[in-house]
Amino acid sequence: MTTSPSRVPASERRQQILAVATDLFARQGFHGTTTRQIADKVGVKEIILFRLFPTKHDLYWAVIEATMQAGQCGHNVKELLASGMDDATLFRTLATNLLDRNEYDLALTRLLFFSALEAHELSQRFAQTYVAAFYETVTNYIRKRIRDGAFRQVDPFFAARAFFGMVFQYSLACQLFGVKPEPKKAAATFTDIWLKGIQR
Amino acid sequence: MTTSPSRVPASERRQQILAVATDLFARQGFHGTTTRQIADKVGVKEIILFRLFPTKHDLYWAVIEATMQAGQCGHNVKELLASGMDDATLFRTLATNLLDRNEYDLALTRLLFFSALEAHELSQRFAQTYVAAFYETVTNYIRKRIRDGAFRQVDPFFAARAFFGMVFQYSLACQLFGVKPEPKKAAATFTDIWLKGIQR
DNA sequence: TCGTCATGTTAGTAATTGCTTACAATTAGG
DNA sequence: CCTAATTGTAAGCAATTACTAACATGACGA
Repeated sequence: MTTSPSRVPASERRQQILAVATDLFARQGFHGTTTRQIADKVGVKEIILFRLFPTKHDLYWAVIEATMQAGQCGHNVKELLASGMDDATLFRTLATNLLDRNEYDLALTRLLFFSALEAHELSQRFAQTYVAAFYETVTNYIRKRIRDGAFRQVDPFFAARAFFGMVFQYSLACQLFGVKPEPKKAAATFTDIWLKGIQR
Repeated sequence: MTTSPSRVPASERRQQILAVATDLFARQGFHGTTTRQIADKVGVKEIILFRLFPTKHDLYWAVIEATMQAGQCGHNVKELLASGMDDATLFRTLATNLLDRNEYDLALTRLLFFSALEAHELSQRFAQTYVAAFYETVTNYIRKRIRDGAFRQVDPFFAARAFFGMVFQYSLACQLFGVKPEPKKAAATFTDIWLKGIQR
């Protein structure tokens, strides 16, 4: 990707630039990444970058939107919840899915936190659409299980937050603060505690 | 603080600069903050800043170290754990303390995440001393309660992570992603679920 | 009173920033 | 084959960056 393979159609260059920019923005943040650095890594002059994305901010937003759409974490949640597994297997699987994240989801996490810290408006929009939808799905499942008599009378939304709070905070600790990852043990223990906490 | 009250002794200027720099670094990160911006807000020329802190990085490290020492979150944890309260009150109090954070702790959180994302070494060191010590204290308490027969046989370290994961992730959601804070309800629900999850 | 030193200002530095102008080479299509 | 649009390069813009040199001014002890 550092070499310059002469002429490339605009659409393909767009993809190349987006890929490189995603990587750099995720690792270094908006202010920590220069347009020259991106161009160099693509193997191209800056002007080409600016012809496809008029400003650095435009490129950043394009990166965030593309990453948001490509992120798969929480993609198959609805199917899992509808699959009829027992609760222990179900939530252990949900936790494991969150802990065994692919590269793209890791980049998404970093982008999201940078975005939130740097107070770009997109991060709030993201939280209030993608994440809210995710929690709503899980909340509905928990509500149903309460009606079934399987779970106790707890606030289903806070119960959902409780579960994914445990898991996601652990994931963050591994990614950002160098905690040794033990995804299997974490998923098992968290699910065990949480389930015994809300079952009758 | 924007006015310049003529002559001020170095020690006091240091404090002024640290205060302003903490605020700006916490809000904008290292790369997003300029030395001129800090100097302007103190009401002083940049050279004064550079006489007290030879480089921008030196200033940043001074800010992080000062904030780490000043941060009070988890300060009185040992006393709380030794106070002999019943577990419900105890953990609800711990959660409430984490959720009702003062300004300094909020700045600490932001600094810590910026630091982790920007891969400054200090964040790892922080996590592996300060946070690890915090978790060890709680872990020991849980281990004792297991020996007492009050708690089930669960990994005490992961149990501690589970509890503060729920709480801290909720705190993050409120701070960074615009979730409406309901600290009382959150503390009560999380404690309820977690305790029922690990009690016999 | 005078010298000294800490504290301040003015006015810079060289390098880097996001972004642009002017122009050359390559491709596509009638 | 010729024109026109597309894709590239070379060079550099003005503004900003972290950081500095040279010099003023105040306070304070001897």
